[in-house]
Amino acid sequence: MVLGSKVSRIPCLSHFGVVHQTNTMATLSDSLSVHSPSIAEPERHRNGTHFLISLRNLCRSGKVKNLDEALDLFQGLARMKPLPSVKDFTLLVGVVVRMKHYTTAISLVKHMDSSLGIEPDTITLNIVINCLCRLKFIAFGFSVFGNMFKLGLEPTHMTLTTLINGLCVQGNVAQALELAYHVENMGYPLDVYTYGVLINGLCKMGDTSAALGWLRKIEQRNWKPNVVVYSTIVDGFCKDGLVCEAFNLWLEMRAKGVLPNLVTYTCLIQGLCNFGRWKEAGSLVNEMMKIGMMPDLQTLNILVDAFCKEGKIMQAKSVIGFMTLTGKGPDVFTYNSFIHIYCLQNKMNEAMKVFHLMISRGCLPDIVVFTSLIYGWFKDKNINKAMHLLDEMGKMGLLPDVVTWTTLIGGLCQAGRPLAAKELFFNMHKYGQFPNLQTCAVILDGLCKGHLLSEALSLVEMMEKSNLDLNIVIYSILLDGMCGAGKLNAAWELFSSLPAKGLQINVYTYTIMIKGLCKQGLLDKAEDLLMNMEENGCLPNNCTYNVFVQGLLTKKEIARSIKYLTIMMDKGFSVDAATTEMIINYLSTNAGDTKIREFLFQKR
DNA sequence: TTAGGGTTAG
Repeated sequence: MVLGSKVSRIPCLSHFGVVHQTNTMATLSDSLSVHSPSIAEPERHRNGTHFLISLRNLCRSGKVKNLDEALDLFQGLARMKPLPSVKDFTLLVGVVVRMKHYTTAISLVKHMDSSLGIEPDTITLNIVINCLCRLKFIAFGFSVFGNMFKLGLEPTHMTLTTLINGLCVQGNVAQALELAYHVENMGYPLDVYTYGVLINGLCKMGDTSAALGWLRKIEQRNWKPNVVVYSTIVDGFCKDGLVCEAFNLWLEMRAKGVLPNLVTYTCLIQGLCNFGRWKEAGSLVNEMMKIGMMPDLQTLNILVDAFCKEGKIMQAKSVIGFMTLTGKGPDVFTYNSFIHIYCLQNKMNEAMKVFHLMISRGCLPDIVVFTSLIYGWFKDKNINKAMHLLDEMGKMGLLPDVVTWTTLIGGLCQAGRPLAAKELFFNMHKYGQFPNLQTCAVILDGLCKGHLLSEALSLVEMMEKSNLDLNIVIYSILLDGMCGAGKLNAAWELFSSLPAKGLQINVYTYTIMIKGLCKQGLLDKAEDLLMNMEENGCLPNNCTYNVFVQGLLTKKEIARSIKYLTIMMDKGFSVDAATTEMIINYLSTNAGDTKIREFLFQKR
């Protein structure tokens, strides 16, 4: 790729709409063309040395405050005569990368190379590869890797670790593992960091047990796993709901002399909060504060969000009090936690109050906040308000992402307009957004619930033909649609074929089929399935029992209803509103039936 | 290595 008269080492991103760099470069070039004030040579040399020393200190201590300051420093470097070494430039680019300004970092390297004549070294190109991978331009990352050889630069194991990480970030962990094996066979020694990257990739795809296996491999090689590796797996266990396993690993790391840091604590606190284990989460917060580790805004936001999701608004507000006291936050994450819960609770006035409050306090709403509100207004059946916010969002220069599109599609389905939703689904690509599995699930459910089963079936057929890896959620939705339309035989056939597709039938799928069988009056078959699911290691939940009891009550199978209501009580499950209503209805028309009366009023 | 928005059964 030719850039001026020199061969650029960085592939062009403009094909992919990454144009921000051009603007950055225009500003930079303009500023750089201004002549520096004339200083006598020895004086300039002294000033230059002083500038370089202070720049290195600033970069290494992490004290560069923002992107503007980093760009000013870059201009300072570019003005020096003679120009500083590539190492100083690279140090500064590294700072920009830590601020997550990946496109700008790439632009800076490009400018060093093509305008200043500073040739990148291996470390500079490692940084560029990392930026390209983070921006999901992994193919370009590999092409920079290829260029390294042409330039006579030897890639290091860090180059390879960066590429392995790039594959993981893209969700391509299998290829990342393959590359890691290949790299090792080629004689590049991997280290704890490479294994850490693979462990992170495995955790992100939900395979925490495989990640744990790689931790053991680190130990077998007599390397010492670091706090990042442990924290990654602790987080993985927490996200899988395996908080006990997370705690065991936490104990293990401490026993092995690796001290948990703020991230490790934060992961565990979130794991505990997600399962309502408030007391233990509180103890952990106290413990960390006792050892002088103050929770940061991210940790506090996790607490706020968890409290909001539990409906504990007062406690959430008290965390905000703590934030104000310590001068951290609230920020857009904090406000969104409140907005989201108010939207879920149909308290749209409250949600809008928070929305206006954040704006009045100078905190700009982002796409997540707008999407929460659009979801809330649709849920409140106020399409006009939802559309108005979509407009407002556009005026702020925020483009809807795939989540916003999914929300709009779901909203139209809820509003009884599944065909309009289908239009959006098939046209969103024109706006640069492509449906993902969750979008497909939403439209499919809308079509099924809108009694458009044949449309739903052809959509699934289309999805099967494409490269989408359909999951159990998609098939569960379709099964529910088929059962709802009375196509029980076809549903049963599909249900039976799911294991052969490599799909794990879950409690939703079983419950949907039990409901379908009950609807057709096939109570014995439904009961068999209920038994069967336990044998298959999938435990029925509150909903499963309610669905089955409702089936029994519809057929006036009172003795069997009582049997299953008793089982539910013993297991600590509650009778939901629909089941209760059916019992009351039965009692009002069968006042003479003493069995269910005795059951309801027995002393327990 | 850690945080917020969209999916399936009652």
